[in-house]
Amino acid sequence: MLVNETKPFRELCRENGIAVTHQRQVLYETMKTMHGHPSPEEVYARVKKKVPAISLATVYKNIHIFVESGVFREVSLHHGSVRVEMNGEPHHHVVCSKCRKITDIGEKELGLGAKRSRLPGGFLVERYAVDVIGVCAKCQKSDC
Amino acid sequence: MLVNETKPFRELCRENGIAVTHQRQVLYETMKTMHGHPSPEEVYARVKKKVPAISLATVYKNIHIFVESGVFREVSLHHGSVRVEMNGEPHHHVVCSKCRKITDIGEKELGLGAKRSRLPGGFLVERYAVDVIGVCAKCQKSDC
DNA sequence: ATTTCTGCAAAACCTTTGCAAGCCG
DNA sequence: CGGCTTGCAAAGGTTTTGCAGAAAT
Repeated sequence: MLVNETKPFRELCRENGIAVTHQRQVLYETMKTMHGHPSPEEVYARVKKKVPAISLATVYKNIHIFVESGVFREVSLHHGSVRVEMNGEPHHHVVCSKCRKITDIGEKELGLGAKRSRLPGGFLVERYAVDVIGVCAKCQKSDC
Repeated sequence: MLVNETKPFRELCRENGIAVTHQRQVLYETMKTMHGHPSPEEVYARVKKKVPAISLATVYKNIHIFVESGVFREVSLHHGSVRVEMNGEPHHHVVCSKCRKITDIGEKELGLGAKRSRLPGGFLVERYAVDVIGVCAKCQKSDC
């Protein structure tokens, strides 16, 4: 195997203007093999098997870089703390991916299709929480 | 005013088997007047104006009780830590409201209606994050 | 009289940050 | 070299917990 198997990662780093470090690469390769919705701790545990000296801080820093670069994505945008819903009307949310502000939007405006009360596998549906993710008008103008 | 204005809250407590305490009541009334998606700290700051001696722990404990009772709802189910998405295919999520497990579901299975790339107000839509919230088959059988 | 609840303080998490040493380009 | 990155340790923010005293039923 003399072929440079790391080429895609090197390109990816070049495109995003970040250095190709050993930790970064192993982290990337490891994450690519994972499934589901791992937490930073879970990623850390996995990477540690290959790079025992890696630190959790490095994992966090690189996950951020990957998410910012669009290489990976957060399952849902988190807001630092729990948020309580004050709007009693049926509605969904519009969330800015830059400033993370949450704004309500009526059900009708979203025009969702048919809803099912049960999913294959027996999952009992209580409600649909739809987050429309994008950039709010304010953030389109400024750098937030 | 001799009318018992607190009756609805007393009933609500009776229905949920919780005691009617002064802190609980003021917390409830205060939250009812709030808008948007406040954090526990924001709720705490508001309630403190009426009950200066209240503790943040009490606010947390009661928000949990309210959410469990269905009096208030979380904007989105949080999972303790950030979760990274490993599924590259377009999909949404099914989230159990009891165990909070996240499962992927394909776009087609959800049958979403027409999508817009812009919302009134200039919000630029990047993607729709749909969480189907309910109880998974496992949790319907056990108490988790 | 019990049971539940509160406030406090400490602990438990999760995540970020500062910085010196090391690696990359 | 010069800048970015790492690892460590400390700090920061959020949430939970244990417990004694107080309040509710």
